[in-house]
Amino acid sequence: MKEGPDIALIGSLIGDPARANMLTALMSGKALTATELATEAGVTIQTASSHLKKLEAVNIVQPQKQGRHKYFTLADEEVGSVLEAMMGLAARRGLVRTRTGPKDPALRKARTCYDHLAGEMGVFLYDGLVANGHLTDTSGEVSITQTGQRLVSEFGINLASLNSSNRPLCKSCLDWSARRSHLGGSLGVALLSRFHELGWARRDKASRAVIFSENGERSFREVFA
Amino acid sequence: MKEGPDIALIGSLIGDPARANMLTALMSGKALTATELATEAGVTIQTASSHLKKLEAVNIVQPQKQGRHKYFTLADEEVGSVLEAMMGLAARRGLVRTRTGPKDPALRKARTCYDHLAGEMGVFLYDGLVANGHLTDTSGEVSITQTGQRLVSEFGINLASLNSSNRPLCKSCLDWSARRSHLGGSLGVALLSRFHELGWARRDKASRAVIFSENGERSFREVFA
DNA sequence: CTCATGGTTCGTTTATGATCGAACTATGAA
DNA sequence: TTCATAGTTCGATCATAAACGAACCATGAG
Repeated sequence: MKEGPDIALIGSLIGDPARANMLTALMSGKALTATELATEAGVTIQTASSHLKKLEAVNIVQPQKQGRHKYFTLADEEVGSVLEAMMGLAARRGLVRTRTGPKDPALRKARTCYDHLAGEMGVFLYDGLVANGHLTDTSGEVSITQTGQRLVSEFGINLASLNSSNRPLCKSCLDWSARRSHLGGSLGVALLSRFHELGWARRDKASRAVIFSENGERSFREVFA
Repeated sequence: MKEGPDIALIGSLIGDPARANMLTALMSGKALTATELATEAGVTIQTASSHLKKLEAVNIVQPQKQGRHKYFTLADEEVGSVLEAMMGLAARRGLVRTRTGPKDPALRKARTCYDHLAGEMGVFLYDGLVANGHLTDTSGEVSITQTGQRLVSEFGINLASLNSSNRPLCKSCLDWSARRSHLGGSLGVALLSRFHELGWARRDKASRAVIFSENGERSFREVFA
């Protein structure tokens, strides 16, 4: 009837609680099997199967058979961005599913939020950058200052290549465990991967937890205090 | 049950066809009355009222009473971004509501896509920039080259201020009338408003059409050919 | 081969929510 | 005041789709 892409279809696909749970679980970036997703969503495996079929049909998730398992991931980066944007919108309006954050202390301390650092350490990083005048946050619009650019470059990140990317450089992302902001955007991603490079942190294989070594955490707190 | 913002709620809100139609109509940036939105969505005014109430409750639309009319706009920039992202996702998957683009020739030629230029002229602009090596588009990741930066600066746009914004600088946005890419992102916005400043184009009050003057179109085609 | 486990398909039940008619309130015009 | 238009509320109807039990196919282990 009207012009335009069928926004309603993807909306309704994401709009079902079971599917939303599955997609949220897949935001970790890990590949999950159909049964894992079923328990994540709290439905039987039959229902999960039908949901996944629908998501697959419009290319929101990407299946991959491996033996008798079928692993699912988000189809591409764009799907992740849309989900991230929707989560931001929901969080900023206080629409959280439950008031309790992650129970696992490790998750509460440091975890990945899609692809950047969240949890207490993520909030620490963000607050430190703002407090020292490396970032400015004026009503949600986050930008990097001169001194911030210097700091980041010295830390071994090539800002120029980030700038040209498709993604915003800086983005405040509301943390739904801490209810505080942390740093997303391409800079957030770059920082996290730099932490991995430096051996400061590694990603837990079984969850979204990010585990800092003792030395890593000390250095982290020194640089960004 | 699970951690995280209630992505399902906004999903289902956007997921209803009637509401999706209304929101799409509001993407023009204009304030529309309840009855206008009802006819846009193809439902009676009662149903529209109940839909708008729901959208209002979670702060997706912003009402404003004026006499006996009630005008609605999108609540903020963030809502627009989410919708834009979802439209991109849908369009890239070929999920268009109808195969026919806008019937109005003016709309087909040039119109606003939220806040940047779309339609044939938008596609012309994008293609020109890419063909002359001012933009590079590698699998959806769009970035501006050295010569592109020079061109844009000479055209009177302050790139530095755009770079620090929350939004990606360059973004390819699929045009659902032409099924071709045009330029979104903060650069796309800046270009369109520069066209207005220069008197090349004006926005039609009654629709999303962008109307170029004769001289404006000639200059436009010279610069970006 | 048999058995166990992972996933799919089918059919039925059930609940949610979109829709609209009818009756209502509110603003403005004559 | 009366009339008209804009919007809301309520209630009843109806359709869609989520959920699951049961039976099915596919892969791997012994």
